[in-house]
Amino acid sequence: MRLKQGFYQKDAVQAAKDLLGKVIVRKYNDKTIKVKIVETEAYCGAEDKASHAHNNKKTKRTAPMFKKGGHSYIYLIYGMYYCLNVVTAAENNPHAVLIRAVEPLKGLNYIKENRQIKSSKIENLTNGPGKLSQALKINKNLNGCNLIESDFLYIIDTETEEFEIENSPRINIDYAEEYKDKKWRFFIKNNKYISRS
DNA sequence: AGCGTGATGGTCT
DNA sequence: GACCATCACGCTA
Repeated sequence: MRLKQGFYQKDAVQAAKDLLGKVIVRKYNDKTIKVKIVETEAYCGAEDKASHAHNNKKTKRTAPMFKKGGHSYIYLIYGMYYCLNVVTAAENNPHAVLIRAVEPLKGLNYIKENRQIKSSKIENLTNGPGKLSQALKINKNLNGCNLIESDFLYIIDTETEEFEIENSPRINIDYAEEYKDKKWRFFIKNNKYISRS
């Protein structure tokens, strides 16, 4: 079942927890890749100093964060890598969940094709935000797309095993002052595809 | 396992 | 011109 509009109409912290275990579906050129979300981070509205949309800063870049929950927000980082975020909450309330790591479920051959690395460890294919975007062929073309309607990128709910959720401070946001200690990173306990322990 | 380094570009001041 | 929600590799051990 594809997640519906209602699923995304909540604050990013709640959505970050709820998205764990859900499955991202990516289709291109008649190829289908499915991956399970195992690690997320919440970026939480205008007051969050770690967020690109802090103080409601709306620019060409951050505009998708102000859309209604259920859209994508994709940006370039360090000149080389894309990061995939899921926009949540209401229109003009800039909440988003960064997808930090996923576990391959289907289309592993395509994932390997998209990621040319020497390491033969499967974990290294998708255990980081830049890595998983490369693995799923995610780029600026998919920025701002509607996850409820798109045929190329969306999220589904499936039967999953029980899991425990662990949390920690978010990664690489030293600039965020008192917000850098907020434990808004969530991941599935003992999952080997998380980006770091 | 840990450190150092280089690759690379859009965005905002 | 500084900053980045990163990664891979090669070097030490």
